[in-house]
Amino acid sequence: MFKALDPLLHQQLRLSIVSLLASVESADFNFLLEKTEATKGNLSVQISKLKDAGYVEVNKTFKNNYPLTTCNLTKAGLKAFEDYVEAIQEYLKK
Amino acid sequence: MFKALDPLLHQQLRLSIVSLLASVESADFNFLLEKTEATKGNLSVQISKLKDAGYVEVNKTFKNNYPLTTCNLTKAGLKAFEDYVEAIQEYLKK
DNA sequence: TAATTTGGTTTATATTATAAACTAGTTTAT
DNA sequence: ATAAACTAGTTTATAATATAAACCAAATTA
Repeated sequence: MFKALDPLLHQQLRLSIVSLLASVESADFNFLLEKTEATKGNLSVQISKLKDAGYVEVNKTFKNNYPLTTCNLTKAGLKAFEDYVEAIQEYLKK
Repeated sequence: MFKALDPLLHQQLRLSIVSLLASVESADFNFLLEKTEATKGNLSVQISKLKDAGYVEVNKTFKNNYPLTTCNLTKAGLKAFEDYVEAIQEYLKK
């Protein structure tokens, strides 16, 4: 009846992150922090989970002496997002 | 940026239940059980939560001597579902 | 009358989400 | 030069949630 929803994406903050990353080349930690209005701890944890799943790539560099974490969606992440979008549409029909 | 997703609806089984109830007058426990492929325990718990939230109405009767639990979406439940659908669309755009 | 089935509910456990506390370092003010 | 405040995160303790196994009451069947 209903297709299973990828539990990694079926969570508000992670879905926000992936949705944002789907529309940009890459985004840094603070960009995601502002857009999602999450706490830093929560954001950090969820980015890690997406990274562990191979959905996002995380790059740690320095900018103006400060650490800078940038993220981008992997091919697998984009595919997972697209699959999720297709799957959940079924649930949203009346 | 993103609207908050009603945590009660942002869960696969509960969303399935509400989605199913949105398209029928009412449905009994076994109908929901078959359509969702959930376990009885899980279905029971999630129906209770939707009931406690005022999203579904639960009616307990008897049919052929057996207990029969039928559910239907309340007005509030339908509204919540419609709001949820609208809210999550934003997340699904690339 | 004992076993099985129906139609569920309760509850123990596992998983997940979240924010508070922490780390490591930088900048600024004194 | 040093203390206070800030940047940019991570770790972790706690709370919340999801789930299936175990349970229950009654009906049916063998």
